[in-house]
Amino acid sequence: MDSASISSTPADLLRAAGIKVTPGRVRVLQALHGARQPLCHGEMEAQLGADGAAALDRVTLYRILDSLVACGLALKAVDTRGVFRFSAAGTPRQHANHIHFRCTDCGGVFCLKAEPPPPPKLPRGFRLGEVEFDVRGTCAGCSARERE
Amino acid sequence: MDSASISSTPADLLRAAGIKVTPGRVRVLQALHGARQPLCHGEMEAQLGADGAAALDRVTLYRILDSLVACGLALKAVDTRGVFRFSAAGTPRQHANHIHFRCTDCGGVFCLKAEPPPPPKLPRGFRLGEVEFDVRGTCAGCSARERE
DNA sequence: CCACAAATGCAACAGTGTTGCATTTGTGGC
DNA sequence: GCCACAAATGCAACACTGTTGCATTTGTGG
Ligand SMILES: [Mn+2]
Ligand SMILES: [Mn+2]
Ligand SMILES: [Zn+2]
Ligand SMILES: [Zn+2]
Repeated sequence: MDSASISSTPADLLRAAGIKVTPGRVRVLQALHGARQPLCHGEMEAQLGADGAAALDRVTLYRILDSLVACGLALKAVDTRGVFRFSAAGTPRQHANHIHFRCTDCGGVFCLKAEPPPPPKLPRGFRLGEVEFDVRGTCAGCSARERE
Repeated sequence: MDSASISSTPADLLRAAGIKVTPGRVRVLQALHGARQPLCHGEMEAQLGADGAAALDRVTLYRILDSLVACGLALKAVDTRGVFRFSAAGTPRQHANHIHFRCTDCGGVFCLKAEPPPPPKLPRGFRLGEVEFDVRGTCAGCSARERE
């Protein structure tokens, strides 16, 4: 059986990748696998702070993320605001086939029952990376509260 | 004849866009039109510093770039390092009804011959704000350079 | 030429990411 | 289990990119 199959624990993945298994790395990798969208450093810090365990140093978190990228367990990309976002590598994207609505009030992300629009035809020589259909507005809850 | 034709001077473009014609804006717009690639703030500062005229304040440059983007005379995108890069746009409004491709290598923005997809249907109570269709990848030039 | 909104310059600040270095910890070999 | 040592961590300081507040200057319509 593949040493990095879908049933591997974070610790297994780290061992298979040849880097030390530390509590911080395990927590970060868990968070990445549980995330439904790529997370930036700040979001990850908040999420790790909320899980009860001791907080991770800011710099250590940066270094952990870099180490995960270096060994291929995570992917790093820049968002439209210029902030780096990280996602677990090798995970099937369960949110790949529908689009999302982001509430600009509460920050919530909602899955919509609509497929992403097909990528457009590109000029010769261009290579397609990601296509992102970003729908923003206010969710039902926040809209209701606003009307009060 | 269109008031913002290809032979318009930077000053003409600024006037047509409805914002004040200032020496700084003229210089920045000239630099953008003369550039062969999208420029970041730092590169633009260096270039403006080298042209003999008085240096432009750092913050003023940021504000000039933002004002050019706001009135449609420039386009803004993020490069792979998370830095904003600016390029000259054609005439204002010209970019409303087609979508854009952003090169994640050089930060270039390219117009595609495709309409933006329609906004999706939202669940009850949700209110639509903006919809953004973001197509990213590597442009022909950067793809070619990468293969070397 | 004037009035006034808009733009500028400067100082201080904020967000995001990095570097240096002393200390702690995970791991392979015994 | 224990040790040695490289790797990882925590902390302070720093760097880069971009923003905000506010007093002063300037472009523009009348
Ligand atoms: Mn989803
Ligand atoms: Mn366009
Ligand atoms: Zn909401
Ligand atoms: Zn490119």
